[in-house]
Amino acid sequence: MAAVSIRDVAQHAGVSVGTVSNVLNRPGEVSAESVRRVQEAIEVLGYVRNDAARKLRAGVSTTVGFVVLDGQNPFFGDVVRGAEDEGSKSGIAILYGNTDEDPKRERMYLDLFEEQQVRGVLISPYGDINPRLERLRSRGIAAVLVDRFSGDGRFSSVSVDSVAGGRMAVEHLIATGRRRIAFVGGPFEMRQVTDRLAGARAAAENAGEHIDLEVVATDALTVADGAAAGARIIARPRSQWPDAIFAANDLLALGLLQSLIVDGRVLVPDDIALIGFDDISFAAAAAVPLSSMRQPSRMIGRTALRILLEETADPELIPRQTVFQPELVVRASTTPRR
Amino acid sequence: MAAVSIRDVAQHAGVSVGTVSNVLNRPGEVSAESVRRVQEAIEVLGYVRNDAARKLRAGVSTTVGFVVLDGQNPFFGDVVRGAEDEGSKSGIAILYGNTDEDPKRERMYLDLFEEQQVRGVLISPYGDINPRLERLRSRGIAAVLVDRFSGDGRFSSVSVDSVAGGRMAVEHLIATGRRRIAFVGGPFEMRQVTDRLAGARAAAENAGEHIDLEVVATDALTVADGAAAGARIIARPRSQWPDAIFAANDLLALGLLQSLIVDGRVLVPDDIALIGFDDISFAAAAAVPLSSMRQPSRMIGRTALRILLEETADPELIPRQTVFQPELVVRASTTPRR
DNA sequence: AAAACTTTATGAATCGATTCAGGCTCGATT
DNA sequence: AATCGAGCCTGAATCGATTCATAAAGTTTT
Repeated sequence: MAAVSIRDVAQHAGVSVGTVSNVLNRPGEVSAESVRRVQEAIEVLGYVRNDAARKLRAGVSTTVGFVVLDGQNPFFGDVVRGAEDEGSKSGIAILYGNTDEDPKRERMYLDLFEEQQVRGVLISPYGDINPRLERLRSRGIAAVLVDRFSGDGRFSSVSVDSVAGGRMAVEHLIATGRRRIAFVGGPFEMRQVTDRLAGARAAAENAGEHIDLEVVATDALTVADGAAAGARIIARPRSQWPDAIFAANDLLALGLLQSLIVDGRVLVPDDIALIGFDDISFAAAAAVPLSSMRQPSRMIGRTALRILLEETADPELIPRQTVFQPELVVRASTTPRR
Repeated sequence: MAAVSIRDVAQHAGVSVGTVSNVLNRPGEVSAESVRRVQEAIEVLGYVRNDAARKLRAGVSTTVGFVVLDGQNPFFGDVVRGAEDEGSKSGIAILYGNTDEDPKRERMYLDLFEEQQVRGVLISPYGDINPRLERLRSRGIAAVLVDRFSGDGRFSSVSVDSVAGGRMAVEHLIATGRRRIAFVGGPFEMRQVTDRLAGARAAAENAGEHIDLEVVATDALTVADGAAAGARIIARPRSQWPDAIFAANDLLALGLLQSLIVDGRVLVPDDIALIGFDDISFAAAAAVPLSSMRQPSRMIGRTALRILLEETADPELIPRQTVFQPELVVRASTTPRR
């Protein structure tokens, strides 16, 4: 109803629309007097810039799309928070999409973001979406991969060295005397999962003695899947239990923990040690405080958004891979009280 | 570069731009032949609708803003997820803003959403933002309050009966034999906090015998604040400990739990029973599985978005308050093993 | 005092989709 | 045969901010 446009502001201030636009976008080029009168008019009329018109004409967007793999995972909550912080510095808002590891949803959100002509896209991809991202790029929409190394270097990425993390986790288990280790994780379409497993394998092979490394596959990285995997493991005869479990993320680990210690069937870490990945804030508060590989989640989000903005400012920039090192956080779940 | 517009599609299909627009928006009014040719042209040229132009001319937006109080809290993650699910049915995307209980950020996001001319706003408000929301409404942007009852009925809301929840929680504590109860929560600007406390008070007063109900204030509803409050409590002489704690949400409760049981100083629930609010998915996996008041978080999000869309479709609708009942979930933190 | 710049302001053209008054065809009705 | 209406289609006008060629006013240089 109100519908105050730049024209109304111009009239009220007694200047042209061009001048109002200049006050809004390059106040330096306008006389102090004009700036004052325009600002007063904006105040009086309650003018709010119409972003659609602005975007249409100027082709600049103030939103960035973020496609997240698993919104239930506090890890991604932290990453989004980091991106949001960085974005709010420059008036960038985040269009949020949660795929829950579903390629259809992934595509849907990328389509949506393309129509919206977002400034760029942050994405923790599930499948292989390079072709989709190439297409976005050809329309001037940059993309930065989050929590996923861009192997072919076609896009910038911000991630943690999952292979190193997997290695460090299993080295820690071996160093604390474990020899029969189970890797719990899946699906194996997820690069994060295969990388962490690869690191685990490397650690097992370089141990200098024989290490059993078995793989227990899950359908997804959720608490429920972790609990199911745990139930499967302890259903075996006790002699075939692993003496340590490396879970591909903390949600799995927390689910595993729950199903292992229920009824006191299994002592953690005495019977089975347990380590997760991500170090979400609930890991420390778990039934048995959970050892984990910490990712600098908030920093990942901040950095990803910063790189995205840099790239949209200068499309000539060469994609760069930012890799943080994960950090081993040792808690009770891998350190038997003696 | 590509920049395929509706004009290019029209040309390729040998029809006018009006017809292309009709195919896009009301295919029923166009001959089958035209529909076919236009769709083929769209396919061939890789046309993607320009949402900015559409929004400018038609005044309809495909985004909804969601201002969340605490993005770190998995409860809100679930609520957002519910809204997202409901939105994706009708091609609505969510612009996400996290205020972290900061009124400045709250205002910033509402400004941003106003510029964006979002279809509507879902908000779990911190302070009193009715004036801001009234203003948005006067510009045709509807708002629905989430996790907060709209006392004056000026806006629709979707929430859980926090007073009843507080009452049920404390009734449960009393029924299990507790008499010296501490309510831990804050800040008291948050309606959720004062409501839960009011419910707790009601339960204490109606107990039929004397119940001590003390209030331990916190700065925010976080794990860290919970841990700090716990430390303060057990720093007292043991005789002045409460025998039960009702925490205003699960994050506080998990923090409390951590600081209480560290070094085995306090037995939970034997020395102090503990109940939280929200029943986030990590409550069940806590060191001592946490009793809590469950909120139907995902349903809250779905419902809020549905109501918002209904209201934007028909602005004459009278605001309605949807209140779900919380559900007591009893776990080990309030049930002493005998 | 004229020429050459600077600084500042103007307002029409533009971005791309939607809308709508008007036009064309063709069969049905009178 | 004339009139009417249904069904489709057309294309100019429109939404509101930005941009840019042009101009006016003021300042410095020669």
